[in-house]
Amino acid sequence: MSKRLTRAFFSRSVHLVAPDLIGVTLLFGGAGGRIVEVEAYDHTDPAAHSFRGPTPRNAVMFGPAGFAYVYRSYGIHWCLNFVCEPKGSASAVLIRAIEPTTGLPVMRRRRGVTDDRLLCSGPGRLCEALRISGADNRLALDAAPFELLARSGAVEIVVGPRIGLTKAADKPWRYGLKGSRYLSKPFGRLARRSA
DNA sequence: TGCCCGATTAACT
DNA sequence: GTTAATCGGGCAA
Repeated sequence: MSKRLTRAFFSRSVHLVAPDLIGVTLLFGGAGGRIVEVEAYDHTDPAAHSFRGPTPRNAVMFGPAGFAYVYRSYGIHWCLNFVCEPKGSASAVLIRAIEPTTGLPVMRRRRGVTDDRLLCSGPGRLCEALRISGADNRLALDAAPFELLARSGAVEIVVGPRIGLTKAADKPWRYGLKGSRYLSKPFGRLARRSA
């Protein structure tokens, strides 16, 4: 049985938290799986929503660590982020892909696909599979319906540039589980690190 | 108030 | 590889 992540886990720099999330199990309302891909955003980052200061949409990013920031993307999809420290730095980790392990039937139904590799391999897809929406913005990550379980062993992590950005597209702040078949997109030249 | 564009996805050619 | 779908946020006027 894995240990639940506490708020202390998120009360660190986003650049430490992001790679540490790879391999963590994310469940929402009992469905979900293992995190295999994330991206880090901080307030010095022109690509981050928080870059231009607090607004009603991004307010939760300016609050304490350990809460969910959910926003609508391209008017269609929802994207899930975890707010990190230090407080006021307005940094967060975008959860981009998970390997589905729990609640597969309900997730297949919500997504309308049978191929499990398409269930949660993308930020919009995983929110649809877990039924996460704007109503879940500001929820605490250490309480139901969220359940975050620490990884059990070491994992090999690959690093690369973030996906879909026009600003700061060169920053290597995307992290993935090496060799995972559930990434939203493959990584290029594999920079390797252990954790 | 109006305008532009995006931390995406799926369905095309 | 290209493109439509679709709409709220952020900024200029």
